[in-house]
Amino acid sequence: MSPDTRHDEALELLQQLGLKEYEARCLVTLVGVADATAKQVSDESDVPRTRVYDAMRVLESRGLVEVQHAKPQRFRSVPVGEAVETLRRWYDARLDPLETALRRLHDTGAPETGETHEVWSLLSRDGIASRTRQITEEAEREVVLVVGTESVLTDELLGALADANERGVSVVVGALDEGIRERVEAAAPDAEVFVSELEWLRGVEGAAEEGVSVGRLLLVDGSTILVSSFDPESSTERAVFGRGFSNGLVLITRRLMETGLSRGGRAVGSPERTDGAAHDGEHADSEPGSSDDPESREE
Amino acid sequence: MSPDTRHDEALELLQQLGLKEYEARCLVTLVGVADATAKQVSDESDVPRTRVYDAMRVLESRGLVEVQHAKPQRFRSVPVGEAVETLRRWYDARLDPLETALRRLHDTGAPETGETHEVWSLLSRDGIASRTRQITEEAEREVVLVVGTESVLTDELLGALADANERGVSVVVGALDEGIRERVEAAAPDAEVFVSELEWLRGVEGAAEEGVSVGRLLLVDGSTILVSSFDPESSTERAVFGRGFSNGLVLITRRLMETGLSRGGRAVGSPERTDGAAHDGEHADSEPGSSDDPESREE
DNA sequence: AATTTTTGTGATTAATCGAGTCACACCCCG
DNA sequence: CGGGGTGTGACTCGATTAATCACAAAAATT
Repeated sequence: MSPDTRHDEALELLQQLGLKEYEARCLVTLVGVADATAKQVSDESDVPRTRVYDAMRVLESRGLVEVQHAKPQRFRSVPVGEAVETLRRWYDARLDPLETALRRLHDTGAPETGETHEVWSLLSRDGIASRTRQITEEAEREVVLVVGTESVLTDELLGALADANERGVSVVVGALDEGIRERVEAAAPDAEVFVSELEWLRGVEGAAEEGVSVGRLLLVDGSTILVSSFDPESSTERAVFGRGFSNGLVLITRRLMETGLSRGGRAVGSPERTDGAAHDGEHADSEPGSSDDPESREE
Repeated sequence: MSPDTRHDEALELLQQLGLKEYEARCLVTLVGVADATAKQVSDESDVPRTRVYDAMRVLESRGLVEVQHAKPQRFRSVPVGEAVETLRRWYDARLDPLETALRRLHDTGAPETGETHEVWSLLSRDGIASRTRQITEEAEREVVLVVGTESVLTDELLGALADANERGVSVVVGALDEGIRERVEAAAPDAEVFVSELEWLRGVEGAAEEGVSVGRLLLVDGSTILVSSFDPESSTERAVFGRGFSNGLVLITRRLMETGLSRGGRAVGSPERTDGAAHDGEHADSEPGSSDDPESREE
């Protein structure tokens, strides 16, 4: 990575972290020089000299630069470690009280029964990863995961699989290539990993969108499902997930996976109940029947 | 704290963390209701209904809310803990690479010799606390701290004092009341704590500003000084600090502290050198002479 | 069936904020 | 006496946000 790229990367990151463009440019420049006047900073950073002063004031009040009040003012940045630490504290000082405030606002009403016909959609990479982890942690009997795009297989996800594995939950993973198999087996030794018989994954979605592929597909205890599509173009992952044995999305996904994954006499995702409660009729365990379930549509 | 206050606090924090006003309002509303349509959110949050959709899209892409794509769309927030965790990850994912990028940009030129005539100024609470810690950690012989405002005596600072104490550095603390004495002695048993003889602290600054008082005053090894003023009105702390035995600010501060703190035959902050190098003349150890050192002025 | 809400999209306006430029009054140096 | 560097403040322009409105389709009411 060229120093130029690093320069731009730092600029971008600082702006994402809430600094304005001028502030970011000034800070990056200062980090590289130990000590400078407004003009020097301006020349180096392309920030109009007259605006350097404003930016520096903000940076000073953020604890990121120090100012020498002399006839020609001089500016210098705080040591890098300290600057990053200051930023980190700044966020923590807001995240912690935020969590407290939100928890008190939270209406702890119905504790989310596991049986609904809803299908929810999520967009962000992080959000989907987070849900994946949560769902995996709730697994009591079985976790079936199909990895359609290698980039979904993060260390965090591998850890969640290993955890489930150690809890005695059976873990079945479908993968598109051997590399994935190796990583999964390294993390969760007792997992079963399938590599073949997954051709149906490619081109599953409406042929309209080109290049979009299955990102991940997670079925837990035959009753909770999460399916994501991955667009390599925009690096965007979009997921839908649903709970409940009779959830439409769960039904058709179970069908799909039974066709695609049940090898060696092993039926995957069979809907045996582990909890005693009989939520509703048994219309979920045999033929779904309806081929155009309104809740199974995405987008 | 009333629920109304918590509501506003959460709003404010979310916006500081980068959300737009509408996004923050929508999220806060969702946290309180488990499930809602655009109209319900709009009524509750004062966000124009037609804009709720936009806000929700952003929140979804941030991993903070989930959307049920049904005839009347329904929105719900991710569990609070997950939401905060998602935000935290978001920041960490930027802070870590930022630190790397900045370190590579950093020009490790002159390693900052201890002898300069510069006086630097800092503004933020965090920045000053950070510098205080750093300076204290560098102490080899003696740390003299005067606490003018109780709020500067954080646990972090007490910890730094205790560390120095255990390293064999002599710690002298001047305080305005007994409460401070007790806290310091609890943390650093070997520290000497003065409570009286500090009346000169009040009204030290130009009489122009009312209510502004001395925040902290730190002298390390007789050669590094940090002085801060604290404005209770705005809760703002502003500090200047300088290094070097012959630094103007160091000189006059040493004079001040000798007058104010040397009790029991103990001369505080005497400029004995601990390093062998003879940087410049010995004009620092007796009478400062010049009463109007240009580098000793703040603001 | 007729009427009224609700829903989702889009265009449009108004206000605010950030980026960028200019004019000025220094001050210091040769 | 210039000329370049310094610091402040006013100002323009453009993008982003907050806020309103018009509209068509779809429930829900009556």
